[in-house]
Amino acid sequence: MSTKNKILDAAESLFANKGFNGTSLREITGQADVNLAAVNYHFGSKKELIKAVMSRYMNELSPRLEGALRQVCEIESPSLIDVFSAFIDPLLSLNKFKDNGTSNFLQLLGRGYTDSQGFLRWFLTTQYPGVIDNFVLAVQKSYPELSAEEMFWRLHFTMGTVVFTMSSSDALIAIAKSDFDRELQISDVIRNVIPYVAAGVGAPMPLKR
Amino acid sequence: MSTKNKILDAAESLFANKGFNGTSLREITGQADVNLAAVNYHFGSKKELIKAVMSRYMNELSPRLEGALRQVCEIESPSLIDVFSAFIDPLLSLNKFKDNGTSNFLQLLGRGYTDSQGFLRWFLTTQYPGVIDNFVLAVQKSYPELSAEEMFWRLHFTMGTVVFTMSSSDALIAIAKSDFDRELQISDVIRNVIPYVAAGVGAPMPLKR
DNA sequence: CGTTAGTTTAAACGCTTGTTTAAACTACTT
DNA sequence: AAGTAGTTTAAACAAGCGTTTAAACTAACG
Repeated sequence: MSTKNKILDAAESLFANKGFNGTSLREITGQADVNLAAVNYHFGSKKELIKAVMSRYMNELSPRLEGALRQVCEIESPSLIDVFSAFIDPLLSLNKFKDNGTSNFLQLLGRGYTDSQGFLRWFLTTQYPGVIDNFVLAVQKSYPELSAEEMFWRLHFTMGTVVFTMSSSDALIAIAKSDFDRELQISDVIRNVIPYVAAGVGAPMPLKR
Repeated sequence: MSTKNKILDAAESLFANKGFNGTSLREITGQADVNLAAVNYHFGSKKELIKAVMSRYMNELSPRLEGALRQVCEIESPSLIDVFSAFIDPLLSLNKFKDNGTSNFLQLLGRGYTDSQGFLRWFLTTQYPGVIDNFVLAVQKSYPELSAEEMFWRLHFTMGTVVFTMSSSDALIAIAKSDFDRELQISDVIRNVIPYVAAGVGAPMPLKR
């Protein structure tokens, strides 16, 4: 395994578990069994390393996700459950791509929205706009009465639900184990959240005041 | 204004905007116009300062919130909209208690769940269990078919929606202004999120697989 | 074999972090 | 007026941070 990949792997799991700010380059290179200076040699800086970790996943995920969402748009009259279920397979495919891939990626996404004052949010929305566009199209097709303004709000609420849930999914899984004696996986968390966000986005249009 | 309160005020706004890890004691004491050592003298450590910032809000909020939720339980058959609407007044009352209080508090709550590996979650759930208990009771009364396990998940999803939305409420309000020419307040955001979370929590129980 | 480009290494850099120290200052009591 | 408890202050502390340097190593090519 190349030094570059050893760094990426170690950085990924540490970033996911402790956040970007909370993880030092010395922890990363220590876990990767690699010299400290290797990060700056191969990636230039810590910030570029963060981007590289995210890009590795996004390049794998975004074509699959766009494809799945386009497929939903071809259904006669898709439900919102259909729309959100389109995320399942692409997300779970990250587990074949890498051990704990799905979980790590979703946690990283959550970190990216709260750590680092949103520079990662900017990076993702500008580098991978196709995902969002196809998602909006799919929601419009399954709930045409939803106004653009209401859509805007509900998609942000949904983003919040998913990102927040996934960034603390480890803790949630642990609680589910101790309180309900359930051995859950990240895939169970994904399946659990779908009815919730589908119902939220599908809520009736509120009456104008 | 006492040194202690100057520190609390500065820490609160910096923590809300940059996170706990992302804010140094020197930034705090600088903004508070107070000597660096004053933090350790008055609070003992940075960790204790974080707790103190949160406690100041929780002590103000939790009795009002518990009262409002208990009132909901006395309604004949409360809707989930009733339950979540019970949060509006207590949360907005934080704005009278302190400038930007509502917004700061909700952002801090979000930080507490992602920064610092969840020690703040532990702190809040153990120190202020009454809020959660009354909230669960109210939801149970308005949706008795919801199992305890499903309730656990949906309440966490709701927490995510609210916390994430509020922590980025400034950005959302700005976008609503530029895209839809709407002049919104934090109270409008709160009212906007209520139908979403009410529908999410009220989603039909999924079929067992 | 010698050269060269690419990579790894140990050490140090300058800077920031949270915390501690001991002296200075303040205000109230005896 | 002297003493004392509480508070504020400047300075230093040890530790950790991201980054840089220059020397050592590796492997392939002419």
